[in-house]
Amino acid sequence: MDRSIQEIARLVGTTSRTLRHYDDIGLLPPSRVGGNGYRYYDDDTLVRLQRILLLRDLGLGLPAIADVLDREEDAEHALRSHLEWLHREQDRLARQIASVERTIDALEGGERLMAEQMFDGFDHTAYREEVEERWGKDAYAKGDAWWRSMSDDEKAAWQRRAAALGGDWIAAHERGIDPAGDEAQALAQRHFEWLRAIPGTPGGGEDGPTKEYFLGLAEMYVADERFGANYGGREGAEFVRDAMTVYAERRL
Amino acid sequence: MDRSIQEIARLVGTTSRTLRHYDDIGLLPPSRVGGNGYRYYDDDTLVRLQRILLLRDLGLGLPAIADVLDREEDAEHALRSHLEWLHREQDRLARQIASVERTIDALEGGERLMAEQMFDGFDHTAYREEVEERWGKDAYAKGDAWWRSMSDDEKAAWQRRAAALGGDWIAAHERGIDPAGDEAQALAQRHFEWLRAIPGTPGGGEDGPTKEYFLGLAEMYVADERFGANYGGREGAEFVRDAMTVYAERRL
DNA sequence: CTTGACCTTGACGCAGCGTCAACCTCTACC
DNA sequence: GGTAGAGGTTGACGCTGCGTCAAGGTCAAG
Repeated sequence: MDRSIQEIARLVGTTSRTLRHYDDIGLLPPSRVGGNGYRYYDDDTLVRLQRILLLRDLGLGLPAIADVLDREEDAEHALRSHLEWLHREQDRLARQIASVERTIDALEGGERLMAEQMFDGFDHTAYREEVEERWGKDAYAKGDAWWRSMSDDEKAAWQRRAAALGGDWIAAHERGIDPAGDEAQALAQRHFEWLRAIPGTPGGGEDGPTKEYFLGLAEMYVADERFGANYGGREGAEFVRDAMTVYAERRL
Repeated sequence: MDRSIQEIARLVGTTSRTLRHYDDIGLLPPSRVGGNGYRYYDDDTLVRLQRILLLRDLGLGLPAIADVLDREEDAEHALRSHLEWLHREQDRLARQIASVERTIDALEGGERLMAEQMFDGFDHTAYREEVEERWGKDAYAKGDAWWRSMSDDEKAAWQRRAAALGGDWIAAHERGIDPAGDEAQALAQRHFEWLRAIPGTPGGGEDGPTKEYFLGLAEMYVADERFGANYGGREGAEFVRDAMTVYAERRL
């Protein structure tokens, strides 16, 4: 009872191209091949095909399917590890959804991405990697833990402080003062003191941030618009960076 | 202020290969190309790169990113349609997970009616009165009709999904993570998505449950031990409630 | 014998780069 | 000024699972 490739395809709801592909990779050779090259399938191959499609619908890859079917590789085990995969994917998607929604909120909120994004954003920018790479794995973790450890009131206070500092930077920039001048340097000093309060910063605590960290941060303000937004956008951030750079060169 | 390709790559935590790819497809041409063919990048291109990577992390494809950046194609709109994508993907994954679990159960000869007891749809049994009292007569009726409309297989799948979610909550709690942290919040997100699938929930359907409903449910898990049992008892339920509360405050 | 449906074997395309390969270029040190 | 080593360049293949032509044989029916 051999059937042609099209018959089989229609029977199980797939295409002949797929069947030829499965033949090509050795997953499902036809039961017989005519002298003309035509592929023919009997009931056994049909059963095998149905198993293949079942596993495929579960999301398994073709090599994994081959393992399960051919080597009688414990199907349950294969499915369990596949299940972990699916769960991780789902979590990843959930996090992405959260990020996208947050970004949309920020977009429609415009300026509202101020302080909240300021630190929360650390999670999602590539700077996390940079922070970890440059100043060690625990630098990020410490900062993060510190932030999470605060009460809502403390967080709010911190954000107000950050907003005030940002506002003063913006005002200074708008007055067109010299980044290397006294006023701007006084702001840079405040910025330094402010950072000193974060336990996670490299060189944080009594001594305050290191020169490298301080300079890296300054660049970050320019490079990342979400940070830059705290200082009046691109040009404001450049002003802050310039002032911070001068400060770092003179004092750190 | 030009930097080499490697410097830029390290700065943002990617590879030079990626940058050359972005150049190839016209997504991010270098600001300058030396006579030797070397690519150099200035601050502006760095900013653009940051944006690219941000959008990429949100899951957008490179062409979509180009649209957003170049044609000033309304970023919010792009993100919203991307969000729909993500939701559909999540649903697909949820269904696959349910199928895989069902298959595993079938494999181990599982004839567990425990699942039936595990979660009989929360609008059932004794909750009828409370549901009606809080969210109106038809809330219960809708949920009930929805539940009855499902086939046995669908019911079983639903219960397994509930069981999986409960298991993940328990595992998360046992690992001692922060209810406000990313992982717990990702679970809360899943919980939200899961509820969204129930037509009877106030605010159910596209928008998902309302904040009030979500918070009320969270409290119910703690207050009623029959619910709490799904999340590892009293303490587990408190963990779930805390995470859900944080989620609701932040997102709903 | 012609027509049309069905079959065959290539081979490119897609998404986003990783990973050689073969070959310049710049910097530093002796 | 020679040499090593780090870093740069342009190809080009690989991966997943087929969709989609392209060019050309085969078979049943009229």
